[in-house]
Amino acid sequence: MNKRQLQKKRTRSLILESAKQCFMENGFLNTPVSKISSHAKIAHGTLFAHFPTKEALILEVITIEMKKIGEEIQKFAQTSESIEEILVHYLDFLIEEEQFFSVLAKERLFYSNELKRKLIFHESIIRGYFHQILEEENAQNISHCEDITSSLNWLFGVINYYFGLKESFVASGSVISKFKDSILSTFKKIIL
Amino acid sequence: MNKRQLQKKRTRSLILESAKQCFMENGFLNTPVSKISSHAKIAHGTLFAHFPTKEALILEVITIEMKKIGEEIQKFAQTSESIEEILVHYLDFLIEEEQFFSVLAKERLFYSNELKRKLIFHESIIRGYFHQILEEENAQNISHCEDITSSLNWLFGVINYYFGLKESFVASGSVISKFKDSILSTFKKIIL
Amino acid sequence: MNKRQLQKKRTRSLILESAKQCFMENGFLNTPVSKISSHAKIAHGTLFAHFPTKEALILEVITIEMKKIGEEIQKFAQTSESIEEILVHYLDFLIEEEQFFSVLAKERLFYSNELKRKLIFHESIIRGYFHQILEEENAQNISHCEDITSSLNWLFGVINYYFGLKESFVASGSVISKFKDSILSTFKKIIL
Amino acid sequence: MNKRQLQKKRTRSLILESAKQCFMENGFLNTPVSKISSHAKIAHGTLFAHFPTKEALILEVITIEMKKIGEEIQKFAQTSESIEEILVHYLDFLIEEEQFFSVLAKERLFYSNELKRKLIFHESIIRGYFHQILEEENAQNISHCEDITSSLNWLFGVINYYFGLKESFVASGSVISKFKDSILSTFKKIIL
DNA sequence: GATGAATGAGTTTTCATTCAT
DNA sequence: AATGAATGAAAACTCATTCAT
Repeated sequence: MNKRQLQKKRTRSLILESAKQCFMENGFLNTPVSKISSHAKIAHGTLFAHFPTKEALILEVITIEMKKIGEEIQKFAQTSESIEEILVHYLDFLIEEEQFFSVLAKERLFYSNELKRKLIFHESIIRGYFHQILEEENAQNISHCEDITSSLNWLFGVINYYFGLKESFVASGSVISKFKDSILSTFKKIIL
Repeated sequence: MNKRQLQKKRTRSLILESAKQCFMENGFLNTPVSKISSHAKIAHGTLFAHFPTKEALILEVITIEMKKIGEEIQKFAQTSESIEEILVHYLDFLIEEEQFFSVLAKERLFYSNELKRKLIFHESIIRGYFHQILEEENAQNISHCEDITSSLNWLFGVINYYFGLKESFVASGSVISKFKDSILSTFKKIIL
Repeated sequence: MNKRQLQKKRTRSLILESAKQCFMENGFLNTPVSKISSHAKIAHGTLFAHFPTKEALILEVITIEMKKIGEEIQKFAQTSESIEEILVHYLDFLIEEEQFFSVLAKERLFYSNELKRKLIFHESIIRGYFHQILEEENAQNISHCEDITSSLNWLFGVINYYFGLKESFVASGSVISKFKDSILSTFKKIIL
Repeated sequence: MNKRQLQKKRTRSLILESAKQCFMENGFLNTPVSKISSHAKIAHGTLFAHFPTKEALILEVITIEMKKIGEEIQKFAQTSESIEEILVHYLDFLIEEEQFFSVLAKERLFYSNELKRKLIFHESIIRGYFHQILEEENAQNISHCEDITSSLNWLFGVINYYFGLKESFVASGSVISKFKDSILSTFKKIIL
């Protein structure tokens, strides 16, 4: 990669980082692109040279995060851990990136259908791993979850609920961390 | 109440009804106040004579709906019904007003902290009824729910989840209706 | 009409006048709406309260001018004047408003189809008067114009040509004035 | 010419061809230079290495076309044909390149004075040929055109008029083709 | 109390041009 | 000579809120 391509990549990364920062602080909708460009110390137009629309930028930021979490889960899923262990890892990852996912939970439902669809696609990959493991555990009689899809709706439902109302549940720090044990034990009740 | 006060009250009601209609169609954020006032066939400024800000109007619309549902629940709670029966009633009410609550679920988390806080306050009243009944059933050994608050988070979590992704779950008609049985049976697992 | 309606009408007129001024100076496309509003000493948004889009404003400005000229022609057409006299009046009117029609001739073809269509509609009214008189003169054997439509295309063609290249033909003053006699005599050749 | 100069010339031609293509499709103003460069498969900046501004490029594209038509006319003019024959050739040439000239007619008047002036210069060469032949025919008593310049204004006027309103006159195909006979016969009336 | 005209800050996107590589 | 990333001014339109009537 020559100097130029390198520089371009660096600018792109810079934009993505700045965008993530700004989004976490003010949300997707309340962040004007001008704030992102000034935060990244680049020209306004430069941002649009890298991302055709604001929505494309948002999508990319989200995609990166979702991919990261997807890979994380996959890694653990391959080492044939139990559903509980996987869930622990998943929650730990969310705790690390809680600021981001909390914003995402708050605004995801509000955006364009295009974005919502892609978001659901990324989520479905993660759900897939849980689904698969749950099926296996069912087969091995470790769990007895009749309606896996429905059970996962409950799981993602609470997580979103906690994220969305984060500020009501904790003054500072992580909500997921606070309710981690509760989430684990209740989910066990559901799937057993 | 004199004629003037009566007129004022009537206008206020008119605004609130129109607002609810418009919000259900286009969401809170995507409804300009001008649309509400034209729908109510009143002057633009009149709306601000009744509600200082758009947010105040939103809050009032939501409050009314929450109160209605609160009263509904209270009525059933007083007739000493079981938690399951109460939940059935609650879900039935939501099904009736699903359009509204679905919009609310999508956008509630996006608004100002002020609004969010008041929203939570109203929700907590409803939660209160569930909490109380659950405590009683615990006392009577009907249920064995160790962490009631947490359990209710799961319940409200899924409901919000279904509302928020309504369009992904059903092409038309009610999501809650579709998942009612599943919600009931899973909630039983959680509280037993 | 009460004070308010009067004020509104005044503002509207103010915008239309300012717009015409600005358009004449810089053309339709090169005039930002912000320039019009500042020229009219009103807020930017006020303009959009009166005209939903810039194009609607342009259309209105043009419509007014076309109507004026249409009425002018009609007035003379009704007094059963000859085609030559009517044409003289038409050209005189154009001379008076030459700055405006010169800009119009330059940019009319460039705009949206919507606008172009409406422009053609207005023009067709004016053409209609000429057409009618020419038919009558044909009937009376005063003129012998076989293809009236085509002849009018030539007439409007030169006029547009002179307007469009105004600056090339005259350093200052009116082009139409300069070529008036020539236009009249050549048109006679065409229709006889 | 060394290799480098040759390459440069080739790139220049490539740009000019691409530009003409793009301009014909979308007009001068609505064609971003980026579209031209991507169409020519060269870098954005390369274009500016050949033409200092977009306007310079436009001018060059137009100049080439005007020269072509100028040479065409000259060729016929030299074989001492009649004005009618020359005009037929001219119209035939326009029919061939109607797409281009139609765009030109629509937008030429809109551009900078600089461009307009140069355009007029090129046009005047073409006019020159017509002028000359008309003078000769006058001398030979074949035509009796008192004001040649003015007559040519009418001629170029209608042609521009037809080009500009092409879409109003024909659904598809050539306008000039449609009105060719009418143009010829009327022009004869003017010059006789 | 009701009206509705006026406000103006705020937002996304485009694109000709520059210049370091 | 060619490249293409970066620039930033410009432009149309929205809408919650105000205030004179």
